[in-house]
Amino acid sequence: MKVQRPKGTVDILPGESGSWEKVESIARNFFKRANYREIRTPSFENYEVFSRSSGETSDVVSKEMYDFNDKGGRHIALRPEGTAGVVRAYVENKLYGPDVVKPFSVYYIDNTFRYERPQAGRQREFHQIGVESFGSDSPLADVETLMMAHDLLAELGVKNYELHINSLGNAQVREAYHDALVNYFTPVKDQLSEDSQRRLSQNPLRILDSKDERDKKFLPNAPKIVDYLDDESRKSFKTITDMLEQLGINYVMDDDLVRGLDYYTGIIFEFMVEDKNLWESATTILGGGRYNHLVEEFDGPETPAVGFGIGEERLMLVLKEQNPDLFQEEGIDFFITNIGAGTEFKAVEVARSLREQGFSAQYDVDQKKLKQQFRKADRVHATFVITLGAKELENGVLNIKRLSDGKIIDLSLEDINNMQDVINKLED
RNA sequence: GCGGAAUUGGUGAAGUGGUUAACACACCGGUUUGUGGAUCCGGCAUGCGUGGGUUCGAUCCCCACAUUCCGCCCCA
Repeated sequence: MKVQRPKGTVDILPGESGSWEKVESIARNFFKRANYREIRTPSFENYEVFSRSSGETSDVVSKEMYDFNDKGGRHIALRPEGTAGVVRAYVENKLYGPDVVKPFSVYYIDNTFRYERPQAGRQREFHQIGVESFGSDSPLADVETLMMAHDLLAELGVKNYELHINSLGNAQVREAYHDALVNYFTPVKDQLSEDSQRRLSQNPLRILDSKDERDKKFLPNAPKIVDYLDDESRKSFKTITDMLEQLGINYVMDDDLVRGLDYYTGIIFEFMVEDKNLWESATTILGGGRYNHLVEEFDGPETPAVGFGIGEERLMLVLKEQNPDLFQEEGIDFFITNIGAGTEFKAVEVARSLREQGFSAQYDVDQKKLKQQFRKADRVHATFVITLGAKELENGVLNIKRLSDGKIIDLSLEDINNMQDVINKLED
């Protein structure tokens, strides 16, 4: 049978999985220091969990959802984003209860699915690293989220990104602004691009970031969301941006920034990276915002919340260019070669002992010629080679060689039990 | 979902309507089964994405499909 992976999926092979491990462990460690704990939710949910939260007319729901009916006739969807499932779990497990410390803050590293045409940095199965924090409407919670996003990218080694922020305000603001946009664009509808004519009825906000020249000429005079913000949103937004400045976090006010999901209220933001080697135009690697009504939408109590998600594949593409250290192949500490009758089992024992001492060690299960064993040691980037020869072993002697410069010293069998001392001796 | 390009071994690739598909790297074996990264010698695609068709004959022409990449839509 000829086999092939499904379109839009990738195998992360051992040559690369180490880099993923490093990135994820940096993230986990980072979240731990901020006291965000991990949450793991199902890869699939009932279809409505996503359709209701993201919005029926959003692209994610209307054309990118990976959904199917299971054998019990349930309408299931693979998660297209991380937030909805976490909110569902928050409500279902009554994490809003008084015995849970607020804010309730979690992170996740999950696979995620969208049915789309694949491109570089866009797959049908991909991974998101995200955080969500429930229970606080304070601007400090927004700042916390933004600061974490910024500092995590910095710690990972992402360099040339730009933080774009905007505020969508509460539901009434969005509605008023929505109407203002419709009123503004409807008289000139015939002059808009086909895409924007469609957007006008489905999601007029999206017209704002159109790349079509026919639409662009109407944008400068289009209504601005800031003019529709209520006092409270305005004040909160100001507090947030003031703090960002004091924290030394650069940002760009972006009136045209709209996010693809309907559930956002208040601040929204994206970290965009521009790199001509990777993408024609600036690409978002991290996006997020405040969503104060999603918990209610799932029949939970009124609970403000804020979070962000990082596209891990895109992050990896950027890091490969900007922090190549993360992608260096790691070798092993010891390779044990052996030659002569009765030495092969000793090699097994020595490897076991070294591993117990915390070193990485390998021996040649194929028992090739000594020369081949050395070649293999090179290929696995061993730092040291220990050689067990039949003649020497009779006298309890063996030797160790440092591959970088060929330095060799003799050891006794007992030295194996304390290799750190041997290494120190070699370094002298 | 729409438009475009690509698809030859483990990798980078050359190539032609007709007997053995170039070259390079990598890999494997040998070069005194006891010490690697060098040299030299040898091996390494019955096969040119998959399935059809045209032809005496196709990797090379035609069609369909698949996958990848690029742009659009949208997004991570």
